[in-house]
Amino acid sequence: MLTEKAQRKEREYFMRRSSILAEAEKIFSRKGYHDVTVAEIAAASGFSTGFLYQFFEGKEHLYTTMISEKIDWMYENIERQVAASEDLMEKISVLTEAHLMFVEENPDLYRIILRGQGEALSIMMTDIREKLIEKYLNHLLFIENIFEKGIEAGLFRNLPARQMANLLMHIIRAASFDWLMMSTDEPLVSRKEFILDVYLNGVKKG
Amino acid sequence: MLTEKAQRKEREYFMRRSSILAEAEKIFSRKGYHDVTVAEIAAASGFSTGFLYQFFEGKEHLYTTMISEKIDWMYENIERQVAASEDLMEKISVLTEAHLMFVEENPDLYRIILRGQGEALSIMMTDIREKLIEKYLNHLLFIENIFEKGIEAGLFRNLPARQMANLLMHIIRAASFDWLMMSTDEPLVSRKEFILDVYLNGVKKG
Amino acid sequence: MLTEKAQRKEREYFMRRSSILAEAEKIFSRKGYHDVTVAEIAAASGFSTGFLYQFFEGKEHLYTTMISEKIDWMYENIERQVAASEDLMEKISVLTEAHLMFVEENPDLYRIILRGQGEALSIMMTDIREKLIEKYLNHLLFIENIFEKGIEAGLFRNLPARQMANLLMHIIRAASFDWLMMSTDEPLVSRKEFILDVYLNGVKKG
Amino acid sequence: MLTEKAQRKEREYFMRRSSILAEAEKIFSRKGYHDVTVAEIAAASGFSTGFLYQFFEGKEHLYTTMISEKIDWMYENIERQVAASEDLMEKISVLTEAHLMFVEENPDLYRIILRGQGEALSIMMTDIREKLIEKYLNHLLFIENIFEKGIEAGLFRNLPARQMANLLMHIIRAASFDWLMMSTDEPLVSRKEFILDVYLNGVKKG
DNA sequence: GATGAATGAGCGTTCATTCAT
DNA sequence: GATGAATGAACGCTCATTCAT
Repeated sequence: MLTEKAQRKEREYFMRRSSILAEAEKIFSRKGYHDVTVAEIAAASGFSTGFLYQFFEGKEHLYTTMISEKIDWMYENIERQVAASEDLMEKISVLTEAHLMFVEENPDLYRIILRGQGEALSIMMTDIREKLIEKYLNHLLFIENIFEKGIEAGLFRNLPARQMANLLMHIIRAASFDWLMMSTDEPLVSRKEFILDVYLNGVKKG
Repeated sequence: MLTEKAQRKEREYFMRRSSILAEAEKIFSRKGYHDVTVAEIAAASGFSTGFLYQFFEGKEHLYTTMISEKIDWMYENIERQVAASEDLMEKISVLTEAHLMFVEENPDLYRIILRGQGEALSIMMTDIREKLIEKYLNHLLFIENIFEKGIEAGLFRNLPARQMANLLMHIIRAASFDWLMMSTDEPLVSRKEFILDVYLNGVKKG
Repeated sequence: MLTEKAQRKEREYFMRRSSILAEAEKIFSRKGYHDVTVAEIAAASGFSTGFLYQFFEGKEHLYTTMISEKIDWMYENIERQVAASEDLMEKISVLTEAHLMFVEENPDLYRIILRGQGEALSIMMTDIREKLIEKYLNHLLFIENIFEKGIEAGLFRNLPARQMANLLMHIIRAASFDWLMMSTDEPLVSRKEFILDVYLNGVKKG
Repeated sequence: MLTEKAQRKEREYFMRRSSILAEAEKIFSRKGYHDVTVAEIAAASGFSTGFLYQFFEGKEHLYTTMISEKIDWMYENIERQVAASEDLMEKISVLTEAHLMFVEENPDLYRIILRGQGEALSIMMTDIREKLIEKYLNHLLFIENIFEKGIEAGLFRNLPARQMANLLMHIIRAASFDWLMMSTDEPLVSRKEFILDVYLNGVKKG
């Protein structure tokens, strides 16, 4: 009885928290951090300003929490898909496609993630900065493992696995950045072939 | 007489404008956009706040102008060095090295440029957004030409030159981002070999 | 049956009210009025915030009620002790000692009382202001009587009894204020001798 | 030339500062500290809110500065008058009259001073608390000296001078408090005779 | 009865911008 | 031309109070 009520409460709490984060995501993605007011997010979430403070310590906490959780979600999403495939070369392909698909399906979110990474270059904001670095390094480790096995298996050249992983990541990110910036019609995933072709075979002839 | 006086005036105007932009660069690079006050920049420039409005429409205009001009300066710098070399393959090498050197020598400035590009993802800020895109496309065209000639010359595979250029750019930018973010000791230029190796030859064995 | 239940209810009501007032006293004495939140008092009392509004109209009402009742309690306490003594001169002595003892035993409470009296100087706050004045005038009347009898009995000079009473009160209060403000080690009651000596005999020689 | 302009500036600065303090005095005396808004003081002073921050660090600073400066002014005022008289017994009389006159002429101000002293009982507000204590102790020292000389001269009984001074102070303050609280018609100064009579000769007959 | 979730008015403070001098 | 004094809109956050359960 009591447990049931408490469960309902908790469920409600997390649903509300989620819907605030979802609205925040939309608004932050449109206007950046500083041009957004707490009142704006509250109104969009259908709550009073004061109520937001039941869920987050303040505007900055809301922002960093959102970015942090969404990045987790993105990496988990991608890693799950990659893990589902067996073949090493296919893993690379799935990784690329999953990432590009994610961007295509969550353009607003990815915009904030990219912006957040840019902001993390500020000397201030050390909190989010270190969190983001840590998360990224974890994801990198995941990919690094693939390359290490690929090198052992003779699939890849014997280059530093960490750097190979990092480079692939950045190429994917760069393609995503371009796509968001240019607002073209063609789907982002259509870049996959080119990206992988160059990444795997290089541009040099012969 | 009048012309001479007018010329002196104009010279003075641009010197002042430059020194404001130079101070703004230092301060913005340290603290981002929103944590900087106009008064701060004015004081550092040795002018009154009101006087800054003779040169720029406002804080945002000053910021975007600065980023815009600095990006011009960077691209000109790089393109000049590339143009000085004759061999196509060497041009690619010089392009990479010049860009990395620029970052290494102007880390604060490059930080703002990257941040500015991130901010330009906001759906608002269409002004700076379009300026930056245009500048980037110009630079891209410059590189594209190299690849086109390289393809004709049989140096590169027959891939879309525009995309080849774009990818190289992003790889370089990514390496720079990493270097700024991680604050490592090793010089950024030392990444050049790896970047070009992978870019030219790919990661796939055989 | 009904009466008994009603009585129990009433008893419970007053017990709860008292315990809220007791907690409020502790908290207000530590932090003043404005730095205390209703939630704080509710938590300390073991009730919900909403429940407090069953007993008091609001935060201000709770505060003024508390001060008001505590002053009643103090005056009753003192007057009871004074009434127990027969001799007029001894009554004055007991009055002084009882007041000083009260302060020494309830420093936090007395702090609020003094603070409340200061606040009552605001032109607003007419409610508490008039209550406090009335209470004080009642106590004054009680002391006035002693002096009137003392004058009749030839113990005191023929001065206005009301003013004599008032002056004694203020001297006691002043000594208490000093003692609270300076946080000295020596007991407040040790001031009694000096106070009464000067009050009764004056400072002028001969 | 330059000096003249600077002087005018400085004069203007202090005139404005004074007029802000004067308005603040009126408003704070009516409503206490917490019920007053900065906007209110600004409006009454004829300035914008932001402009007040050119003179004071914030609301609290404005408040404590005002109290602090006004107390200084009061003590200086009183001490000057006392110093002007030669005879020791007359000094006591002048001291009493000057203090009572001051209250009568500056009732609003004195209200705040009394309230401020009450607030200083809060465990917080240590800043103003210590300032006020120090100022009071200085004034006390000034009066103490009179009594010490008076004792040497055989005018006063051989009681602790510090305590004699303190007691007189408190009696004067108490009379002032009463007068402000009761809002009577009769002038406060008319209490002087009674106060001094009792203080000097005591209430005991014979 | 009792709760505590939800509200939203209200405040101190900052700072880009203007304009009288 | 140059100044910097003066403005006032705007924002994050708190907390007394209410009311659905």
